[in-house]
Formats: sequence, C-alpha cells, structure tokens
Amino acid sequence: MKANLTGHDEPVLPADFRMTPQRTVVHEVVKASYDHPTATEVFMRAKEHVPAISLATVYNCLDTLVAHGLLKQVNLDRASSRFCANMNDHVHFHCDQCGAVADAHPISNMPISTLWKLPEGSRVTRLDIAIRGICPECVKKNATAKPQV
Amino acid sequence: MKANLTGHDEPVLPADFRMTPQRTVVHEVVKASYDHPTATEVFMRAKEHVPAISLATVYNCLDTLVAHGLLKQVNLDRASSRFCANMNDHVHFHCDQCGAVADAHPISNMPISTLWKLPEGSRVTRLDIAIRGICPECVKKNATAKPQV
DNA sequence: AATGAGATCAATAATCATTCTAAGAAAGCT
DNA sequence: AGCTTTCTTAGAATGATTATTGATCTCATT
Repeated sequence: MKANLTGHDEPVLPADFRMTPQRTVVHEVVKASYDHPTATEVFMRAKEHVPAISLATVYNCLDTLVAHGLLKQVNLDRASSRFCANMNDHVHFHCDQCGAVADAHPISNMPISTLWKLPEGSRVTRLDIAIRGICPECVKKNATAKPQV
Repeated sequence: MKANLTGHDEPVLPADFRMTPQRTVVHEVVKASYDHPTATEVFMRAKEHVPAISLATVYNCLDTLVAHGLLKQVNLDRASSRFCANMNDHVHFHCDQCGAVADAHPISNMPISTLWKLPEGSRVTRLDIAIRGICPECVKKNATAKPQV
C-alpha cells in the first residue's frame, strides 16, 4: 500500500481511472492541507507545482477524485465547497466567526433511524452533518477582547 | 396568539421589525408551501398576490424573516437555498432522485456531545443535518419501473 | 399637519462559484 | 502508425445571490 500523509488506506481504483499528473497534484495538495481548502485555494496551491494548471481542471480533478472516493466534498451553507482527504467517518465543525472547518469524529454509532423519524419506506444513502458554532480559538479571543458587558 | 397554518407559536418580534405587506406575503407564501420552495419559487408565488414585487425584495424579505426567526433556511449542497416555516426542531430528508425535501423530526434528544467528539472548548450554536437518500415515492417508482437486473 | 431620521423597496448592475464548450494534447488499443 | 477515448485548457456562459442607489414609507417629534 502506498504511504500517505493521513495514514488512510487508498481505495481500489477502477481500471478506467487515469491518475494524470494534474489529478495527482490536486490529490496531494488536498492531502497535505488540513484546512479544508476550497477549489480556488486548491488551484492556487496546485499552481506552485504545475503552473500551467487551470481552475477548470482543478474543478474536474476534484469532481473525479470525489467520485472515485479519494476525497470528500464538504458543503457548508452556500459558501464555496471545501475538500477533505480524511475518508474516515466524520462530520464537520464550522466556526461562524473565523470560518475555520474542523473534523469531528463520531463517538457512538447510533443508527440514523433511532435519532430521526424518516419518511416511511425511504432509503438513506448519505448523511451530511455540519455543526456550527464558535471554535476554541475564537471563544478564547472573545473572552480576552471584550469581557462581558 | 395569531392563528397560523402550521400551528407553531409566532416568535416575539423586536420593536424595530416592520411587518410590511411584502414581508407578510413572503411569509404567508412559505407558510402555505409544504415543498420547501426556493427564493425564485417564493417570488413566483408571491407575484400572484403582489404582482409588482421584485426578486430582490423576495431575497431581502426572506433574509429578514430568517434573521428574526420566522423562517428557516435550508441549504443542500450547492443548490438554491430553500425555505421552511416549520420552526420546530427538525432535520431535512432530501431525495437524490426527485429533489423533494421532507421534514424529519427527532425521536430522541441525544446531546450532540454524546454523538461526536467536538473541538475542546468550542461552543455549538446550530446543527445542520441533511439526510440524503431515495424518498418512498421514488423507491416505489424504481421497483415497478425497472425490476432488479 | 409638517419634519427629519431611519428603514424598506425595487431595479439594475455586479459578484462569485461553478459548469459548459470547443479544440488541442495525451494515453490506450489494434 | 492510426484510431478512439479521455483529459486539459481557456474562455464563455449560467445561475444564485449580493451590492448599489435613489425613491418611498413609517414613526416619533415638532
């Protein structure tokens, strides 16, 4: 198995998937980023390695990598999509103040059906969970900057 | 208390909030809609009552109503935001096939912190949960249309 | 009733993320 | 090598939303 920064297993890829230089760079950029970069951020970082790469290619590569299970796409409200190379089961914590996105890992494995009453006869394929709040850094910043009025 | 279609309590509004005719229409349109309409859909429905209303005004009204807790905004991936007059605690079930959005109400009241390990010292303000899958209608449609290959 | 401050409205333009299009480049198959 | 398919690229296009700006409305005070 190929070594990688995150320590996750690489999924088995179908034969028709070509790991082109552009896709490799896009994948490596996201794997080396711990801040859930947007497509534009990935584009800027990828350019340092492949200056000729275009934003459209970055979008194409991200789509392909997500479709093949090498990356996760994170959508928060209507802001730009963000990308994440952590393929373990997790949700995202989003700071309303600084916009930072952090991973939050599950503690228990409660099935969805025990938490919410789903439409009778529906089939669940995916769960998108975003926890919004104030991150520890901003909580601290607020406490020192403007004490309770 | 004012009677309304959904049977929920109307929140107490701050003095600086003006319930203008446009805001009233936008609010009533969403309250009378059970399909989580988009801003454009609200615009089209509101036009039947106030033909002169503009899309920009609908956006402004929706923003204000959401900010004052009279409506909920539902964001699913990068599609248009949808709006919802059900102010009870609930999450959304989104059908990948027909795009329908249905409410799903909580069964248990597990605190978030028992389900996911949040960043130490963070403060949670909101939980955005979208359950994706196939709705009962589409499951049925698929079964009759194309039996297992 | 007139005034003035502040909020709201509507039309238009602008922005922003993303997708589409078309043409050339690269890779894989025969 | 020749053919086919897939990728990449630049630029145009799309679609949702936001910003701007001047007109209009509302309300508390004169």
